[in-house]
Amino acid sequence: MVEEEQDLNELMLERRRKLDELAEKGIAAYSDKYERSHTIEEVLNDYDELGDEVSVSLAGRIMAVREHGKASFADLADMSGRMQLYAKQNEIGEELYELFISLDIGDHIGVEGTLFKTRRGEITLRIKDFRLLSKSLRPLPEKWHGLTDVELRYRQRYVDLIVNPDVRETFVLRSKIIHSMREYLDDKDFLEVETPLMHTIAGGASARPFVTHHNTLDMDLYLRIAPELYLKRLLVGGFEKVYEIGKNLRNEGISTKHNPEFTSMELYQAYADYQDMMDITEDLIVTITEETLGTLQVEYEGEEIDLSPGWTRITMIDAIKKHANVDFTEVDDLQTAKGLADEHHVEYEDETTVGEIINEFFEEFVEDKLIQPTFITEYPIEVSPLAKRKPENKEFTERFELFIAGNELANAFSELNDPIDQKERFEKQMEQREAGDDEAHMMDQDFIRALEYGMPPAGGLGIGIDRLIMLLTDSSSIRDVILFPHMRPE
RNA sequence: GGGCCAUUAGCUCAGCUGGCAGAGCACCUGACUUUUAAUCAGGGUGUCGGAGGUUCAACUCCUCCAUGGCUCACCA
Repeated sequence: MVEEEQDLNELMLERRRKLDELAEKGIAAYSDKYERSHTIEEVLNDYDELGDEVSVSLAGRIMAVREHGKASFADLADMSGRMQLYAKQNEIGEELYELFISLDIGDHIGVEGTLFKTRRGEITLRIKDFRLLSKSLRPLPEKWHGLTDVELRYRQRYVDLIVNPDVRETFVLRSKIIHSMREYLDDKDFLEVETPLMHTIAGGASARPFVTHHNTLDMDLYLRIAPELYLKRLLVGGFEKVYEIGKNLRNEGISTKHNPEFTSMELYQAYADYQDMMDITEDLIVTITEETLGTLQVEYEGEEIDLSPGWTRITMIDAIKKHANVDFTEVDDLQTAKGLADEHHVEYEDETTVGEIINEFFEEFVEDKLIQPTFITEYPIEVSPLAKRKPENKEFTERFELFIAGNELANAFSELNDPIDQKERFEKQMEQREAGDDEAHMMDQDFIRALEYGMPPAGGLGIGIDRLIMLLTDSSSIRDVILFPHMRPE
């Protein structure tokens, strides 16, 4: 308690003094619900119909006070907008006027009055009565520069949202994008499902999981790194089109493109393949972009990105040929691959494979050049343990990833439905695990059992929703599209 | 994890070669009945991120630590 008192700076002490004053006068600082007749946006839009006679009531937060003798102005903000209030002492009485003058920036009030236009033409509410709804005890950041300290913005997102309108816009848009995605998938008869967040085996991606503990069962559980294996079990179960939108958790590095928890959309469609997934991916992103932004020309970090349909589709091998001028078409032995890697200063592990070296070349020379939407297809089998092989070339898979602005936005493949092949792939992954790769896949016996019952051929797709939202909101960091990004404790 | 940078009032930021801690906004007092980044007059509110060290003297120089940013590595 004593420590708390010492934490209060003068501005906060002043507000607590006002709180005491209110208590003495018997005025509630935190009062009950307030029935408003309009939002600010409605009042501003409908001013011509409402005129100067109709009484309206609003609720919101005081964002500025301009004291002006016996008549004063204030700005009120609600979720829909911001407008000016006008209070005149001889109209509302000395007592209420005193209270109006003593309002602080950040206080919530409910206010009733009529409308008029000021000399400068600003639609303003002439107060007849108002009530304090919630007293603010902490000063808000400066009205002009706002809050720019990145750390404070993330730690105290509530303040960021109050004072930075474009931050609020970003998250409204985020909600619209996800809504639009659901609508698209529901329209196409995909069934939205929910699968477990706590797994006994962490599968469906190559990533280190978080571990937690169940007390009653006295066992460790992994937080899911991907919903993939559960969604495919549903294909076995007879659901032909399913999707899930939700969080994945990965115990890995944090960067402008990685947050430990992130949101993905995964969908699976029976009797389809990765070509169908490419069509869906393109159509889905085009549709929700048009619906939420009203255009397919998107600016991201100064680059003009054209999302008009007909996105480039190119194999990984061809992309490497094009951007690095290295041809892996005929390369099928490790020695030749290593030689090429050495020649081009591409690093690789001692225990590597041709496929992994090809993947390294892609990441090193191609990825960040893919500014316009590009599907990279035919991934090496070694980096695709859950994807179906290409019939004509067993070393590559029917898989693609979508890149826009150098960012990986989607990953999809024809799902491997051969239980024997899948088991062998898991065993390969297990070997890598034992060799020290703790991101290699774990063996999932139940998943193999499910495949043994028969999973229809299917296309599967995962879209990184945070990254998609980054693109559509021109955000350079994933933290700008996650309301409460992970931070170390203060 | 490595490299670079940052941390000064509630917020946004100055602070030189080591010599009394500064501005704007916010806040307080007063004036002002259509202002709007209101204006005018007065008031500086601080553990200079933390701990050591060098020095007559440290916001300033050195070391370590913390947090954050960028970047490389790792990672989809």
